[in-house]
Amino acid sequence: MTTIFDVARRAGVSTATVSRVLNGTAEVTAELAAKVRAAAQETGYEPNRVARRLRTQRSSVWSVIISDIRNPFFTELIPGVEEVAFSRGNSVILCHAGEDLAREATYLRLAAAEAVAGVILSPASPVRTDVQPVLSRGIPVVTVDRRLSDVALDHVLVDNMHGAQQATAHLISVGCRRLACVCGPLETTTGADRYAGYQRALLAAGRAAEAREVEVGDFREEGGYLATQKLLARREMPDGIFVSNNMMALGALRALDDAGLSVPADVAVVGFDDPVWAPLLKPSLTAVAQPNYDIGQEAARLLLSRIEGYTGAAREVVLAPTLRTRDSTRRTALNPVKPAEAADPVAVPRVRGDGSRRRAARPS
Amino acid sequence: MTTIFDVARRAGVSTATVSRVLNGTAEVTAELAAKVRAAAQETGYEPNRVARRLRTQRSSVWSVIISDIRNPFFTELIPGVEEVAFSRGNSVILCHAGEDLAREATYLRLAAAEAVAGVILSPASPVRTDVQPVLSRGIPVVTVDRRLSDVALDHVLVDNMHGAQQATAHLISVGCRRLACVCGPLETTTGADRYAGYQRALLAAGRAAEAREVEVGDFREEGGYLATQKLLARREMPDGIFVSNNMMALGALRALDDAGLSVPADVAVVGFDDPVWAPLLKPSLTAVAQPNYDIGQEAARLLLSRIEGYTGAAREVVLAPTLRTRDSTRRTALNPVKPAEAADPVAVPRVRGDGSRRRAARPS
DNA sequence: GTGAAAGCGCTAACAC
DNA sequence: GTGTTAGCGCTTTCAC
Repeated sequence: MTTIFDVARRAGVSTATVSRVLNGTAEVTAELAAKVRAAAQETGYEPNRVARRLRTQRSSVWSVIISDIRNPFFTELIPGVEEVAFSRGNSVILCHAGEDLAREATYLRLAAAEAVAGVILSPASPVRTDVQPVLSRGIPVVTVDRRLSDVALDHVLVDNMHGAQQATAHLISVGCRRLACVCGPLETTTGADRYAGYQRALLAAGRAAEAREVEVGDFREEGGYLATQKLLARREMPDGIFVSNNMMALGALRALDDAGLSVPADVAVVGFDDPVWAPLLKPSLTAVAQPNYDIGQEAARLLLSRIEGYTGAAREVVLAPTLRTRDSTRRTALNPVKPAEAADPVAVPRVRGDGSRRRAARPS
Repeated sequence: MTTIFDVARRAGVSTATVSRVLNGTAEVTAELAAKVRAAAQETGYEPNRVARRLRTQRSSVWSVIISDIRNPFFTELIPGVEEVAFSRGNSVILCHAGEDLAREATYLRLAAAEAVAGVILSPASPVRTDVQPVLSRGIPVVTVDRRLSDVALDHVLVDNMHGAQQATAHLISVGCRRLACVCGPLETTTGADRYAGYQRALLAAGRAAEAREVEVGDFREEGGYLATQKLLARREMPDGIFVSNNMMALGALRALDDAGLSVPADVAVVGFDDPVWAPLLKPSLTAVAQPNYDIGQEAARLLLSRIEGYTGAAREVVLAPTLRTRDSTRRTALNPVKPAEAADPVAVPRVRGDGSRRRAARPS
């Protein structure tokens, strides 16, 4: 393995000069510079980053710690992060915590011990996730999707409440008379916010009773299935269901299918998150789409500004979700929409996200 | 930031003793050891891995470089790798090359420069991917899914040819009279092997003409969509399509839907790879399932043996794929199966993989 | 503009 | 069993 010393000797200069040439940190005579470059080329010299980092205490590696690598929501925001990181010569490494606090802690410690430049994190828990090991080394952290409750950090998320509200209003507008909700764990900010949006839409419509029609799932297929079965067993069966994420929506459709109910004729369904396969289900699934790529990009921008020295108060970037109406809420002549409520103002764009957003500084 | 020196001073010992206690590299009097541990605890000491690695030239981080993070095939093998890595106290970091040779090269150089313990790689190209920077530093590399042609490395893959052959034979057995194939890039070994399996099944059935009915896609949804459109525009439209991976299968279904064709009545479809959503599509998708978790596990075992010093010839582990027949190839009375071809001998297990495999030493 | 030399935090000889 | 010390490969003062 060739070191900076080998290159220096070959070029007949000091190691300091080699470093200066290769990093462009100071002016060096053209002649010497050429010699150094030639020597580096000939020896196939590749600087040892470990040594460099030990010396400079800096690195160009970003760490992204995600909670579930099998969830398309997370994997689709990665390219957004990468675009921003690569444009500034950084690399991105992914760590998979698998919704496991111990593993998440391991990766946070790793990020600290490895002195990465910054961390983008989707925390496994709003309270039990401990980012201190990272912050105490001066490494900035940006959270995505889920918020941390004890520490004020830059954060990017979608307006979950508004998205859920839109989805619920859509169910009302297509004429559903008895709504219900399959929501996610209420300890998670996403689960709670989406449920709040559901309630809000119903209260606005003066339908407080339905606002309490809810079953809690676990954000997975099986949880959605069971929750939906419970809803169907109730005294008054719902004719419209808002499901709080994509995997649970799959479970809901399966439960309805098993019960011999037709979607949307008997029960209309809206999901949250819009994975590639949503349009391919039969019926295709109406869903609230999140601009995943943009979420990754915004998180990366916030992180970059911190790495470059910004020290202001914690910022929150909220991106707008988009309702995509499809067949699972398209009422037919069999089950007609009431005239007064027929107008559905929501567009059905196929673009990735509309980019509209607002920024708000929050006290740290 | 507290260093080993702070801990040593607080415990009233030398840094060497602190290191010995914390790493268990030598016997230390119980009394001193207790003092050291207390001091480490109180100061919240966390060893600096960068310094340690510079000194020892060793690390406990494994790097997994995957070509497409949005492809479930790759994301599902990760947990298999993690299980083996974690059981030995290692961490796993993921690098997303995005099918881009330049980015892949960056991550390979990063792995080398960071002196990771080992690399698991799904190469973007069998010839243009250059693993020398890594190998020359003595870091072992195991390839998964795709093979490298110029260098003999430990390798794990599924029997792609056999899987494709099974899938094609199945299409023949349900009575398809005009087959076609949406295959992946033929420069990739998976693309080529699966196409070869498709051809082989047709040649065995004496149907050489159809063996040439092929459109090349890019292993992504859009590529599958476009390739399928081209197949449909041909003089003789196919009534059965073998699609070489899961993302392209989604595109194929979308193209068929757009063309107003019914699956399987007009066209039967078989995919390769069996993601969670395959059974939930309407119609549910017949597919060749790979034992993804096992692939990751086997790759990790091979890597581990190399890290622990094994220096024998390159090994290849081949795992058996499983055909799972579902509705996308289930012919109805409308489009009946010919009596002579009705028997479909293929089992439909729901297990992850049957674990059958063969190992072969290849010359290095 | 260039070189000598110190030192980032750690481990591993080597003395004692 | 424990401390002293010499580096791992690099960057960066500080002299010249």
